[in-house]
Formats: sequence, C-alpha cells, structure tokens
Amino acid sequence: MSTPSKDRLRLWLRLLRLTRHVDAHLRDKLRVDFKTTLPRFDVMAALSRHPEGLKMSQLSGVLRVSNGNVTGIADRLAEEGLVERVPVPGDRRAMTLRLTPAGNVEFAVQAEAHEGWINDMLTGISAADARAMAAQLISVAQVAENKEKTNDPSHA
Amino acid sequence: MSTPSKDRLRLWLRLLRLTRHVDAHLRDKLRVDFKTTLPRFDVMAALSRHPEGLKMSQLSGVLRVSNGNVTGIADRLAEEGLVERVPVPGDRRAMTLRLTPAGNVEFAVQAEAHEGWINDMLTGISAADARAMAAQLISVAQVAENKEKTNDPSHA
DNA sequence: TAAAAATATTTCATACCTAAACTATACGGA
DNA sequence: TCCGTATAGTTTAGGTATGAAATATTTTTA
Repeated sequence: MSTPSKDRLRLWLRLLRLTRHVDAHLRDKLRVDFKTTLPRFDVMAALSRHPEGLKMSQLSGVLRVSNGNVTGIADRLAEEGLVERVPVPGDRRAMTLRLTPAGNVEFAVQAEAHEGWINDMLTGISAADARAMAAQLISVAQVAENKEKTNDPSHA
Repeated sequence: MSTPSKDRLRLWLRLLRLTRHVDAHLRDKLRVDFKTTLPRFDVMAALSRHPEGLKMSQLSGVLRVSNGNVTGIADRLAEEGLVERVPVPGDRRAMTLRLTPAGNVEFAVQAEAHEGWINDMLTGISAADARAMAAQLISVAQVAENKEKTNDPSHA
C-alpha cells in the first residue's frame, strides 16, 4: 500500500500542512501586532531589498503574483504613506514604487518581529538541521522547476 | 553572518517558495483541466474522506478555514450539483454537507489527476527520500504546534 | 421555566488574487 | 511618417479568505 506516487503525495500534503500552519500564524501576528497583512509585508520586504525602488512589473515578477494584484496593494500602502509611486524618466507608461522614509522605519520593526516569530516556531530545529533541510529543498525545487520548463505533456 | 535565527528564516523562505510553486501549478491545472479551484478540491477531498458527510463547522475545522468561507464554497458546489446540504435530525441549526453521486464521480477523476501532477513535479525525489522528508517534517510540525499550545509569551 | 450562555450557520465589509479586457505609451519597420 | 505590435499599468469580474455582526436554535442555569 505504498507506491512512489503515494509517497510523494504524502510528502506534499505534509509540506503543505506545515507551511499553512506557519503561514496562518504569521498572518495572525501581522494582523494583531501591526494591523497589516502578509501580502503587504511581502511587498515592503521586496522594496526594502531595492532601496531605489522597483517598477510595478518588476515587483509582480519578483513576488510571482499578478500585475493587477500589486496595483491594489500598492494603492493601499500608498494611502498610508508607506510607499510612493515615482514616474520613470523616459517612459511615461512606467512607475517606480519605493518605500517612503516612514515605510522604511515601519518595515524595519516588522521584519525584526517576523524573524523572531519564525525562530520561535522552528526552535525545535537546530541551526545545522535547518541548513541541511534548506539545501535539500533547493534541489527539490530545482527538479520541480526544471520539470516544468521541459513542458512534459504527460498528464497535460 | 549566520545565526540560528537567520538559518531558520532561510529554511522558512525556502519552504514557502517550494510550496507556493507547487501550489500555483496545481491551481493552474485544476483551472485549465477541470474548471475548478484548489479550495473547491479541498472541500471535496474532505467530504470524500467522510462519505456520511460533515457539518459545516466540522468542515471548516478540518480545513482550518473560517466558517463564512466554507459557506460560499459550498454554495457554488451545490449549485453545480456536486454537493448537497442535508438537515441534521434533532438540531435544526446544523446542516451536513456531503458529496452527491455526481460529486463522487467527479472527485475520483480529479483526485487521480492531482496525484499524477504531484508525482510529475516531484519525480526527482526517490520514494525513500520522500518518506524520510515526510517523517522529518512531521517532527518539525509537532514542535511548531506544541510551541503554539504552550502560548510562549516571548515576541507576543 | 425564564433568562442567559453557548452553538451552528449565514451575512457583511474588506482585502487578496487571478485572468482577461482596456488604456496609454513605446518602438520597429515599410 | 504611419502602422502594427509589444509593453506598462489599471480596471473588471469572479472566486477565495478573514473577523465580526446578525440569526436561529439549543442548552444551561438560576
């Protein structure tokens, strides 16, 4: 009663269960402690890694979400003065989104708490184990992504 | 430049990236091949494991989503004749949701395809590795969940 | 047994998220 | 230059998700 296919399915369900659990906890903490959401945090995290700002399309590319999605989140963050839209010189279609000074301060606080929450939830894993698992997951991800690129027609 | 906290954060980001990748692919396949969605599939999967049906509150408990959420998904599945609401004798507040015969047939087809997609994406992992990783993830999840129950006030 | 508390579900407001349609701008070639 | 096409971004329609309020119905308790 254990085929390779079933073993992989079980691994996936395990993986999904853990990430959903952690994910839900993070969303809850962000909401209660900072009155924000994970998508908003993700946008600010991406902008924080690019102090010069990112074009809307670059942002949706980095976050792997749709274009229209980023528009709405940017609207709400801009309303609160955490991010700002800056025209791109030489291309009147494009807009650069970047953190305001206030946004930078706010994100620094949130990011530190975020790291703390994850550290708390994963305390049972040693630093060495964490590194080993992360390395293993990288290879899994590469396999999965390559599989996709080859556009295998089975099960299509 | 590597503290235990940072190692765990990196592990989490890795985990999140892989699950989001697989998740997105599954949603896409469900949409294109079956004109359905992952939440709908999840509801049908839960009902499939309980042929006698589940009360709305049990369902939202199993799926770990809000009550109001299940209402909407059940509405749409019921419209298509895949599930049905059955009154609970002796408690006029409650309703049992269960798959219709048509829903059972439809889910069987979708579930087989689902297993195939995951098997394709994770082909690079041997059955033995899959079992080992799943076991490791169980212990991680237990730690994470226990951590929550103790209600540790740090970072609260 | 009447009031109060608990339970089961739906409704509501708000935010996410996607694919597809749409607007505006840029750019390559005839 | 004019046209076709590609690109950047927003808008739209529909489904997903939450927490909180509203309804209806038990169950408890005083």
